[in-house]
Amino acid sequence: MKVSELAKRGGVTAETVRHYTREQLLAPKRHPDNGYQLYSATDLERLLFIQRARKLGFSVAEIRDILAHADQGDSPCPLVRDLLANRLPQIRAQIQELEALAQRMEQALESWQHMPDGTPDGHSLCRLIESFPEKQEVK
Amino acid sequence: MKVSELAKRGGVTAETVRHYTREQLLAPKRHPDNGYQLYSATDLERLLFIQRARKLGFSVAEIRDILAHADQGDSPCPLVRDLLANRLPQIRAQIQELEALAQRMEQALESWQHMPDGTPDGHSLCRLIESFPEKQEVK
DNA sequence: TAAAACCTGTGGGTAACACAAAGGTCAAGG
DNA sequence: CCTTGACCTTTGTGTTACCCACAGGTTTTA
Repeated sequence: MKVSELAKRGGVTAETVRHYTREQLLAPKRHPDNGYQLYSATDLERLLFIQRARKLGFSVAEIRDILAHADQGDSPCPLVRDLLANRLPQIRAQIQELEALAQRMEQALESWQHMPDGTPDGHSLCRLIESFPEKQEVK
Repeated sequence: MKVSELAKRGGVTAETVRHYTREQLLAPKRHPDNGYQLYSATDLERLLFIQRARKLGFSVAEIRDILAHADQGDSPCPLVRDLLANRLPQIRAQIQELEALAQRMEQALESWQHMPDGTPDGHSLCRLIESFPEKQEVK
């Protein structure tokens, strides 16, 4: 099958398929006459596998490694466990950062309700932002 | 003052200062002889302002607009309120996505504890990933 | 047979910097 | 005075996972 058909079956755009192909996650054959990329049923399986792995938070580069292991007959499972176990705390940290950011934003919006808009002068650009405390108290 | 001194006072790297300068958030003068960028006390104030705004989630491009408004004597405050109010729900959504991801990751790691590593065969690349349910039940 | 639909490769854009390279400048010590 | 080290400049590349535009060849279809 050609790019668009694989894309449709996999539920992604043709661009995404081309991207994965460029990144060596898929290895289609070439039609000898017109140079079109020809994907097989195995490629569709790989594409679905990639989707699942992406949903689990694996990067494209990581998935390439996982697939390379599997292609060599090695079990990628230990690698998979490691990657996920390492990534999880990073995700947790990122969530914490975003939560802190959201709280700062909410607190700012709330306190700004009682503040007038100001015209910038020589010392103040926007009192809204400048009024915001530099550091939060640790409750 | 020169790049590194401003950077030190602002608590950022010289690269960051150069980046903000490239992006028009800072407008240093040039030393006529050697072409060095010369920053003023006002630039330091702007840099500190940028830091605060970044901590509130404003992008560099948004801060450029905010500063441009202020430089023209217009109050950027309404813009600032709008930007933040629009961004907040996006941040909340991003947090939700990450939480869902973290839960998928945790559930995967947990269920994988009871699964052996498999060797890839013609139909399975990594049963760990393939075993993971495509969609979660909505509880 | 001609247009519509699809394919190819190349190159640029996204966000916020980090980093390296090549070359000019400056202050201090021997 | 000269060297050395620290600092400055611009330019270009890399990061992530694609998206989009363009120019030109191919296939399908009406």
